[in-house]
Amino acid sequence: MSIARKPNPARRSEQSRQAIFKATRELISEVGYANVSIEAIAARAGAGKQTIYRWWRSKAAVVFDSFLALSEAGRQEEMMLPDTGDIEADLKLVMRATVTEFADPDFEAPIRALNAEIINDPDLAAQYREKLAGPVEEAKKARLCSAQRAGQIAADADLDLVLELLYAPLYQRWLHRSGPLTPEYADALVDLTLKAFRP
Amino acid sequence: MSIARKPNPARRSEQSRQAIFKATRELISEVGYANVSIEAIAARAGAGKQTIYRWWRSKAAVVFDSFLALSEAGRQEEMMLPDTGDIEADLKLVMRATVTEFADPDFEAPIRALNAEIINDPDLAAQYREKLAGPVEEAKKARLCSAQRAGQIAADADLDLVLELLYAPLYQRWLHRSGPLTPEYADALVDLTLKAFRP
Amino acid sequence: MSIARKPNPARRSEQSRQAIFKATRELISEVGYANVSIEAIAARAGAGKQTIYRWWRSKAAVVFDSFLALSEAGRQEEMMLPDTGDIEADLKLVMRATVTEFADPDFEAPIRALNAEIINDPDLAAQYREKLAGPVEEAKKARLCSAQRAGQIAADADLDLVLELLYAPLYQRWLHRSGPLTPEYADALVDLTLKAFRP
Amino acid sequence: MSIARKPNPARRSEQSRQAIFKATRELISEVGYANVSIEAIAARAGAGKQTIYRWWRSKAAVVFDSFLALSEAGRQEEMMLPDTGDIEADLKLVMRATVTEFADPDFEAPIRALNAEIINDPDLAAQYREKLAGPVEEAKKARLCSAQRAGQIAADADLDLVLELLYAPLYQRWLHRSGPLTPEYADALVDLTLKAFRP
DNA sequence: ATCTAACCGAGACGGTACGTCGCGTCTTTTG
DNA sequence: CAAAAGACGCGACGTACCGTCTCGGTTAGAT
Repeated sequence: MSIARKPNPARRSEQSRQAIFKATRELISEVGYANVSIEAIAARAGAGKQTIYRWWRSKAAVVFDSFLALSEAGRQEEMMLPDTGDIEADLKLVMRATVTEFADPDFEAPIRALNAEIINDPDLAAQYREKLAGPVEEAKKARLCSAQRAGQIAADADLDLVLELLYAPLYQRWLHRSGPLTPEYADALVDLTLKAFRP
Repeated sequence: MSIARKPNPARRSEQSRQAIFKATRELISEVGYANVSIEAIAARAGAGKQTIYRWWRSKAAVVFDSFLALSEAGRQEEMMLPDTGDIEADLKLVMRATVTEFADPDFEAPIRALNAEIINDPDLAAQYREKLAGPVEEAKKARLCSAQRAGQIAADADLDLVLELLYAPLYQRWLHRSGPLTPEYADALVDLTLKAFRP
Repeated sequence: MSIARKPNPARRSEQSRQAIFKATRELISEVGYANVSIEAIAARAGAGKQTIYRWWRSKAAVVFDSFLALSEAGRQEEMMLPDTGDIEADLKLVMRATVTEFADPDFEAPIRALNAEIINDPDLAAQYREKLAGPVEEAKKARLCSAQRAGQIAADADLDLVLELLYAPLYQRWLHRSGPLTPEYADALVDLTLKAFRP
Repeated sequence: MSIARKPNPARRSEQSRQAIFKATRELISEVGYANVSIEAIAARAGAGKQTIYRWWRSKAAVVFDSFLALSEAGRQEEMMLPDTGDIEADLKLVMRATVTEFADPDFEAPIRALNAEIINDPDLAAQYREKLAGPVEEAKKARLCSAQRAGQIAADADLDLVLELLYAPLYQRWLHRSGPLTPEYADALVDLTLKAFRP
């Protein structure tokens, strides 16, 4: 019998939205995801708490959108990976870049927090795959497809599986801190994966 | 100025400890990790909150030890994996078992929660690797070593890397819910990994 | 660095306020002042603890206001003492009434508690004098002033001092339980005081 | 059916007792009566908590005994008040001394605390009258008795009442902070009381 | 041009849990 | 066996946030 009050997005204040995103990002980098409260976000953004509760389900959702807004702002037309014709070299380049990125302490905290939330929140996981991981994976698969056509990867290879073999060990090692992330490690993963999917 | 009061473990009440473990496990399966409070654990265990704070750093630590106590209680002498001489068959058996295990909703919640905490808590991660993951990994590496001696795996293969290639994709797919966990998927990972590490 | 958050009295919930007063009075008479906790008051009143901490400095302050609310509710237009023209008779009447009042066990506990708090809390003492004792003392002084004009008390007598001589021995004897409080004792105090201040 | 375990006072450690007294007095002057805990006393005295609970009923009892020990230590053979033959002068001297004493901030806190406890604790009140107030009152009454014999005070005067008239206003004014304590005030009380009890 | 419905900031509210303090009891170890 | 040491169950503390709920004040779109 509940009268589902549904706010009208047309009337939404873009100014508040941006202020909330900004406050959220600042607070996360200042005190860490776990110590960020909705109260603090609202106070910092000069927004009422209700304005947050009206538009987001949870703190995780606010945080997610805050980062999404950032990444969308900086998004180039299309995500494109290098294609020199040499899949091994191209992949190693990309994987080494990922390794470097993961070493940046500024990215560390929010990405870890995001991953932790995703594990327990299916909705958030779906959004993550659709909005953040999806586009990047598409670009990677495009490059792999090109390699497939060039006969460098088995024609019947499942490209999702290729990506998992390449990246899952890397992510796991980073998330669990179970070993060092070196360029050599990246190279080894590329070599092994290509060997596994050799035609 | 703080005087670091350090409790004397010799005087610790084993009865309270066990009651806390039991209460923790029950509460987690009843209301889920996120909804378990230290207050509730203490109440259910008939213990004072201070008794928990005296011996554990955080809720995550209590939960971890609760499961650790369980696993140690049920631990067989030595962890041993089947060794029929056929590494492919043996690995597929084990991986399919893992897939089945992950489908059990009773294990799902606590394992997800544990993984989420591990991501953000280096201490907990270290303990996890040492106390829980470690013994299992040793057993798996023992089996892989046997296969290595039998010439089924390259002699120079890094066995940690073999395990990562085998399991990381599986774990990631499960944690991110990014795809179905089927026996065929398990088989495919074994096949690919063995191919990648073929002598 | 603390940001002194100051609540806005205009938005205060009168309903909560009254419920807290009621709960406080009930609890005091049920378990005694010392055994009343703010936690219990909040629970009984169906209020959050913060609602109490937001508006009162201490348990003593809540209790004080609770009684103040009572006394204000029951306050007759103006406090008036009998004036038959015979100051001695009038004072004896009033003092004997006080003696009787002090014998009532229902009033005993809270009044003792209030006096104990007042001793250690200057703010509370000031409030007590202003809100509770003040009006009563004014009425008494008015009657004494009338006696002064009638030449029954020295014209230069300090009326505050008269009241102290009359009441302080009575209060002290009651608070310290250092002797019986009888009508004769009341009469004696009146006689002595009048003699001391005879013109 | 409780087996009332009664400790044997003969075996009591005098060293602990003194250490507890010393710690109690120090803590009271450092943090104030209300903020002194039995835990803190035990810790400071290097005593076990049980040692305190074995020998005292309450914090108030420990504090009381601590001060009692002090006053007994410094007690001169017999308490004697000056007797110049002029009761008015002698009383004014003593009352002015009391006024001065009450102005000393070092004595203020503990005496206020003691009075607050006495109001709510009949046992403590009895002990106070017997051990602390008693001897002093006896001395004062001895002086008044001498004045009575000299015809300066009515022969049928109740000396307890004389003392109440003299001191109760002073104590009340101090405890309630309801007015200034000046030498003139002391003198006025003496004058009024002597007038009230003039033969 | 003026309603009027909605969002907005602000923040009080009933709650839950936090992590700490101290109580009074109990147990273990030391002299 | 008293005493020191201190762990224990317990209750309350005062604080931080939760998510809900008014309040006025502003700001649109519909009248």
